[in-house]
Amino acid sequence: MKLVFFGTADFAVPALRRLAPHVALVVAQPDRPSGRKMHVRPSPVKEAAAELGLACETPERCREPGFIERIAALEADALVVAAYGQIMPERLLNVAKRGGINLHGSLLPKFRGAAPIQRAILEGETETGVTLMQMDKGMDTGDAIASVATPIGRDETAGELFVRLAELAAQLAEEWMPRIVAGDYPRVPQDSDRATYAPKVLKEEARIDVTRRADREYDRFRAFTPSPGAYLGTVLGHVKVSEARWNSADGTPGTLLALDPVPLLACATGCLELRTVQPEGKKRMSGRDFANGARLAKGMTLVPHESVA
RNA sequence: CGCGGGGUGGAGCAGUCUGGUAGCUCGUCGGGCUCAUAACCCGGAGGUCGUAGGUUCAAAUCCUGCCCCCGCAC
Repeated sequence: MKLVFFGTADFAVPALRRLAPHVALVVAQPDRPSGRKMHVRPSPVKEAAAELGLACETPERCREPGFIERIAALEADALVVAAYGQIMPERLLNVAKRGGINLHGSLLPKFRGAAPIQRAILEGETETGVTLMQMDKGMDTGDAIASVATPIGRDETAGELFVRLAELAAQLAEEWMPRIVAGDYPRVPQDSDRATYAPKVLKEEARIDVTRRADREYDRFRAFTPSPGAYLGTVLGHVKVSEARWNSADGTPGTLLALDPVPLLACATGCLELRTVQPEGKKRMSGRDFANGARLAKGMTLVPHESVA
């Protein structure tokens, strides 16, 4: 079995590790300057490839003919793709005997697109999963080969779910790739009528809206934790919420119902326990420390919602 | 040189502009009150104010270099 592995983000790493013995080449997105000093940091997949002693290419555009020719020359059995981040043209998929096999973080046809895991939590889903599929030219529209479902925990965050799904995806890939390469596998067309889309999340979506139900905003908190981080537009500037819980206590939206032992921020119905928080420019701290240092008072409006900036 | 905030007892902060007694909330230790408590009262311990120099009678505070942490943007 000879595979070419396309991936960039953390989600792909467990699968890469499991398939490593069969991987002839790893392809990842180019390292881009990022972070405070705009330093170049290797992507998780590139780093893992180095650790595993695998060759790694990082083409600026995977659709370039020269690159496609090089992949074709490898005469691979299949291209395994997970969280790669670039659209792969049919011409590229076709250079491997079994084409492109994608690991997607949802139960297709639901949540096609870039952010299936975050969207599933944001929508309040109680179950999701991973789908192994035959890639075609569409966006996550190819035939399903296998999938595995898993419940979403009531307090589970996207970060936690990411880790679990990445592991499930790795297991699925390890189990199925030999059969796929052998040509012995089912292909079930997706029911496009039931398809939903999970576009990349926008920063603004991570802002908690105290005028909505607390249970819905708790979903938002979970969907954007730890990355990019759900935040509150408070009277003291943006405050990222790192750890929270839903609580049934009611009050005027945006006000603090209590401070001890943990600040309770009222929403439209119910409230959020602000367990760990990170004000702009500060380190993460317990909600209690935040209350102490910022001199919060019970009953005050922490998150104004009429004149939000 | 992308923009910006910050390093002050164990934690989170104020004090810096307008140099001159180390402050607040919490924790901790001891004592008290209470059927009881994350409550309340009393008392105590604990700080080379990131670091190296400079200015000054005097520096957390003014000047200069360096180290470290963080938010935004990417």
